[in-house]
Amino acid sequence: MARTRGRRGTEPVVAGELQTFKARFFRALAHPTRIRMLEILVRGGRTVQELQEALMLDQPIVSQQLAVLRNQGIVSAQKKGLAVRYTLRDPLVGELLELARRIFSNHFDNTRGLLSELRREGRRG
Amino acid sequence: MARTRGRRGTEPVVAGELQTFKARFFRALAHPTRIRMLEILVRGGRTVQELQEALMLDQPIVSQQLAVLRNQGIVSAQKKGLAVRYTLRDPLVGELLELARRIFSNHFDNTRGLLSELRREGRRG
DNA sequence: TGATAATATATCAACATTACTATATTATAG
DNA sequence: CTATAATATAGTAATGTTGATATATTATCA
Repeated sequence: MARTRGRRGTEPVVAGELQTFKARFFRALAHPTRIRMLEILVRGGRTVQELQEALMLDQPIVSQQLAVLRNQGIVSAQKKGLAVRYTLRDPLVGELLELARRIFSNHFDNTRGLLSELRREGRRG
Repeated sequence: MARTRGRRGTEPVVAGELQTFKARFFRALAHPTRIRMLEILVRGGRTVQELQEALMLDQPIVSQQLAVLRNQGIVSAQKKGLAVRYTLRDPLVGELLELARRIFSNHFDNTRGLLSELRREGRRG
């Protein structure tokens, strides 16, 4: 028995604080919409409206997902009049996404049509 | 109204297949125990028992978390008699964790004692 | 001031994840 | 075969996440 009894739920008792932070960071990336957002923001800041149009999503959804990224310090928000412009806080996040892309590319290396889509993504910047 | 009505739940309707795969990958990393496992596996394959001892967790927990990583193709399992040895499928996952570490290092750059822990991690291999 | 535009947040139901326990599977040894 | 060891999985209750809707906040303009 290596852990406290009588517990339930989703977050471990032990497992260093640091890994918990890392896990929260990855969890913030763990959503298709947020990944799409980041892939756009890598190319430069965008207002909520611009993201909303690019993603074809309702406004509250966009704000909610941006809030997740904001709470993890992945993006930051600057008010510009009525609009709010979001930007990546660290360009390394872009590298992270690119590295993840390479991992998929390896993994799916001869699987389905997903490969061709990955390749296409790789060619454009 | 940019999306189908009458839906509920957790996965978006639109958002390309590819981003969904990427999200699943990140979700597999999004747990403190699994991160600790990967940080060990980066240094070489381990049996379930070895991981269990290193992490001080009950056996079913270890197997469950390994199953999550296995289902995403992040690790693979080889039977060796009674034991099962798990290994990283792609060394790039190690690079991904290291890149994530650098992002935290930037982010927490003058925050709490977490920073010193990150620095220490960075020094050893 | 009031009206409007852009964004944010609260609430809630559907669904997903998790730790725990008990049990199943698989392989080896006797 | 039976017993045992190592690992995997099923079931379940607690908790977390999400999309939709409604409403709140904030800034601009008339």
